[in-house]
Amino acid sequence: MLTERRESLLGLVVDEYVATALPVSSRALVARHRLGVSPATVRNELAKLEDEGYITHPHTSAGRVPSDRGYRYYVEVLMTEEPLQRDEARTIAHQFHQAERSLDEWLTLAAAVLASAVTNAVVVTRPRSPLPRIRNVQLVQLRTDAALLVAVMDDGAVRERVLPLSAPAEQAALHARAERLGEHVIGRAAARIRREAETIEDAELAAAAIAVAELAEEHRSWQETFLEGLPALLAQPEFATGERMLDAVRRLESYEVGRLLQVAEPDAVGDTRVVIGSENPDAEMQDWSVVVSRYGDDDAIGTLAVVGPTRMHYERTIPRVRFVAALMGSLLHESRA
Amino acid sequence: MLTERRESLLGLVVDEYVATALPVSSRALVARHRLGVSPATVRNELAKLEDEGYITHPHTSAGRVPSDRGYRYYVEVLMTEEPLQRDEARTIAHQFHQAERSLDEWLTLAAAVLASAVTNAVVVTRPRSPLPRIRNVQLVQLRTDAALLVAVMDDGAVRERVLPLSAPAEQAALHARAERLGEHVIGRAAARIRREAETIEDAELAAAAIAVAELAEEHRSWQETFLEGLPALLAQPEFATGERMLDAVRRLESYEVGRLLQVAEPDAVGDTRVVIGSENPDAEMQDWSVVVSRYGDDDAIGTLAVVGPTRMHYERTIPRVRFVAALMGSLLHESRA
DNA sequence: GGTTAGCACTCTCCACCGTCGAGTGCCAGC
DNA sequence: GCTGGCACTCGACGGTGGAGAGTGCTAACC
Repeated sequence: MLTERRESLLGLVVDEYVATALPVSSRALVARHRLGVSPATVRNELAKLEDEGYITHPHTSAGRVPSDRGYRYYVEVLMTEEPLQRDEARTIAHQFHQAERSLDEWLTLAAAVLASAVTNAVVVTRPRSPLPRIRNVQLVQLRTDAALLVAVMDDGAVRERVLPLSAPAEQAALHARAERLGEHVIGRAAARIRREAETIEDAELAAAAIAVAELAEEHRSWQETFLEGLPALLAQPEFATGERMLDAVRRLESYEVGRLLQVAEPDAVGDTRVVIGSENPDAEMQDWSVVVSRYGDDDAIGTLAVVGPTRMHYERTIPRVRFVAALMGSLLHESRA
Repeated sequence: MLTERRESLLGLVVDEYVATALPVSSRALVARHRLGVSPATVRNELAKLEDEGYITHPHTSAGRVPSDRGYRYYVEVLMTEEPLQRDEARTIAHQFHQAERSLDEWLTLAAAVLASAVTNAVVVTRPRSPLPRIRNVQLVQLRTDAALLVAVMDDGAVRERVLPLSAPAEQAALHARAERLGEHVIGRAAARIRREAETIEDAELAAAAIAVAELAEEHRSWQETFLEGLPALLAQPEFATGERMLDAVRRLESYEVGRLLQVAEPDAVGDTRVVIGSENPDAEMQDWSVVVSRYGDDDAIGTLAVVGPTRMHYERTIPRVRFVAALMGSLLHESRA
């Protein structure tokens, strides 16, 4: 248990370090915050905080730096979230409406907007259902020997594939065929469709059903995440040297926020979690913090995350992630309503 | 006009500098290539080459570095392209087949494969027609009060949009409506559809036609380019300091190869062009080279480009860009054939 | 007991300096 | 035209030393 004074000092150390990226000295704390005590006293307190693991020391004659534990305490107990100003919220909402209708554009836009609001990188995944069911299928005439199979999933995804035709067919015939296909696939998920396809006698229809199943499974294989705000992140002092920066780029290229959510308890949509440094199960992410949120509804859930150094402005970041996630959720809902 | 010996020396300087990123000294040239003359002689020749602008000098006591003009001469006259080894070609072709059917996945995969083959960044744009015409439209039932409008363009793009319905409609009725809509839009480009829409009496049909026109125009607004190979690029010695690296990231985030193609004469598909340093009209790209190619066919043309420092392995890069562009073209054709 | 001034100690940062080595450019001689 | 020799220039490197920033400790004070 921390004394009140130590708590408040820890808070000041975090605030100061987050703002400046420089180790915080006892003198600086006294000078900037009229604490009513001398630097020596502050030093004693900081030493205790260090004993208890909340802060560290890069080297003897350096100031204090928060440890992961210190940040955790800060996030859990000390911090008061900094709400969005009315015009900040308005600006973000406004930028969202710049998007055209494409889902991917929305996603990258959302990521970019959030990234610039928190000056860190943002990773976002497409909203999807764990086991999407087919909502509708249609066949569109393409040429005489091929049609386009279009499948609409219940998570809103629309996927298509060219389907060869054994014999030329008019659009009307294709429509009828899609109708029959629908009887076998609508309302079902991929696995069930595959099973059912085996019972279909018409070989061409069975092939189409298999194709639908494949479309339903497609999202797994294909890259689902968008990354934005790389320059904002890399401009931070922790990546000042070429070596560290290159490292950061490599790491982010392959980072999957999805894993984070699996490691922890599945959260309710709207909940926002913070993973600080060594709390991250990924060994390569020990210097990073991630603020994750889910967005969407029952049909489709996506992930939105800010990624940056542990020295992160949690007070600002957390409410902004929450805000954007909520905004995305409602826009997503609206677009499908 | 360069003497034969100067030419060959220029070639050696380029090769050496490209390989090592270190200014090339007269002694190194003699030591490594049994030139039959002494370093002093080479120095005289290099001085002449410098007078004529083919190479430069970072400072008095440094070796020689090719200038943009030197690279240009090298690319135009000196270099012999390094053809792909059989197994290299096979590996690349094989990697291509890893892709699922999604076009975007193909594109990023192609970019990544090429990037790793030439250890530089690669930018690729979606194939598209300058003025796509509608090949087919279809309406898919979504809910009772909304249908999904699916439009297939002649460049292979499939775009969809949710269309509100004034009154509930069965799939059969939607099919009939799509048929009528098709009479107004198939084979036409956006502008013509807009004009024609004004003459349609049925307001709901007219609205649908407008929506089709908007879909046809959609590609302009939404980001069309994919970037891969960033880490490979940034690992190059020219970006060793954090400052330069950050600069490079910022620059690439916003770089549009498309502009390059507009500046120069429009090339035939399959042609590969090289833009070296100051030849680039973009003032911020004076230290970069770009090897661009187009791929596709009459229906849809895309751009594929390697981007890197002027110190680029042109001998390897150019044939590899050409190869991948050709491969993409044929796969694209195949997928729509 | 908590607080404080004072001071020794540690460590980083930076500027300075001299040396070394790598290259060139030029000249005189072959 | 080629070459060896040599003076000259410049960057890279390593060591040194001082300045500055901080801490930790101790002894005194309230």
